[in-house]
Amino acid sequence: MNDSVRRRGRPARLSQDAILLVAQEIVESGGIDALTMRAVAERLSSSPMAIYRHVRDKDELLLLLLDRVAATLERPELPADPRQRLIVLWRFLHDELAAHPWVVGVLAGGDLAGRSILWLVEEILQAFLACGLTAEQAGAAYRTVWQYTVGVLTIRIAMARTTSDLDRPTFQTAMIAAADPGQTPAIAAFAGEWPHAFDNYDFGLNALLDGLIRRP
Amino acid sequence: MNDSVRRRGRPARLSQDAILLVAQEIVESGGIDALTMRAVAERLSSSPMAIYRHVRDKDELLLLLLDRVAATLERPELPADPRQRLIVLWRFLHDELAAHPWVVGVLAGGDLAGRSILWLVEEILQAFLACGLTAEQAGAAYRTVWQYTVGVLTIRIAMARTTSDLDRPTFQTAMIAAADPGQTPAIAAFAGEWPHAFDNYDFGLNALLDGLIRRP
DNA sequence: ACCTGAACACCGTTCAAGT
DNA sequence: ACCTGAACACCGTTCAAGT
Repeated sequence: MNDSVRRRGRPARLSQDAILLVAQEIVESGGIDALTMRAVAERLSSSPMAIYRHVRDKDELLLLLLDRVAATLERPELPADPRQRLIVLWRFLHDELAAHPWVVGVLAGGDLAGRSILWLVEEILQAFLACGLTAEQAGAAYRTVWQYTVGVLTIRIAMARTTSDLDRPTFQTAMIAAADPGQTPAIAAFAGEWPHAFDNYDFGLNALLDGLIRRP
Repeated sequence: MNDSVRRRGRPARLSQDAILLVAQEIVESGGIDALTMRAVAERLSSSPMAIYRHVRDKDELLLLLLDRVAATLERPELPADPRQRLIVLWRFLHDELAAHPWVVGVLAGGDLAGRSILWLVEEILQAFLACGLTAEQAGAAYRTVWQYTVGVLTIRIAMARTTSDLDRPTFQTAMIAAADPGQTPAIAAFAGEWPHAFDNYDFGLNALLDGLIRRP
């Protein structure tokens, strides 16, 4: 603001904010593989090493990026019924992660956290409590649905990658389609519908909630 | 066996089998990151490019490796009760994958497949059918538990990686420990026991089965 | 204080040449 | 037919030097 606090030395041309901005652009348009330190530097017309003055390493860049995305999330409208609230909250989380697939890999390394997302965790725990679970049960329930959610997204993302990269007909799908009805009748039975109906987050979510919240 | 079928040209010094053998050694001892084409070549005292005569690319090497592990699995003893059978089967799959963490990443790209593991899929589907599900329901149930299993393992593997690499106290765990009881009381409530009780495959598995198999 | 240039120690993979 | 050597097009990151 005023130049009494101006620092000594060469003035900064780059800033952490500018770095994160282009990093986000790169990752949203080109995916996580496109995000390299060199690519970030190039978009800023600087040398790769200039980045390291503003960010410790690539891992830190990813965590900062994560919090940036989390901060832009608008909180969804929540219904009064706690079971319905859980559906809305988890579906919200699922959809946001599906929209930013690169986040999943970064996030898997720890539990869902970052201070700009704690409200979501709190809401989920509160909803579980409102369903009649104890604090301990609510924690276990949260972790379980989180694990399921990561699984759904990890598989979907990995499949999108392998099927788009090359055009092999998924190899696995082909194998199941060729299943021998004599050896593996149950597999052969629905080999036809196997490839479809993969986007079934709701199905598993409901089953999981049924099991976690033992309704009377 | 006899030299009437001997081929023309320079005799092969390498073989796909030898390549897969050292590749497996490398991956089991050093993890998936240690498995590079160059490392395989070095152990065989050959040039990196010699590998490509026996394997199309690294992806194919991984898939071949996968089938090799699958082929060595011994089938577990199965109880008569279908619900118990499901527990044993999924626990078996979970434990085998946990013992070979590198497999999880390769496997996430498609559904569980590879002809040497189809028996497991078949057994699981049969057990779901024996629990009273329709063929369609059994397929959906299989996918759901598979997604959950991938999630559990993905998170555990990623956490093991980040916590061993550096020694940051998980960053996320630290944040949860510092949760403000005023803002996020539910989180603060069990912040203490958060780090423990993470190896809870059975808990989620049972909840999921409860939800999937609507018992009378 | 901030940025650059050259370099290190890696990758997977292609291509032309040797045996 | 099989293998080698050199090279290409990449990575993240360190280190010493410039402004």
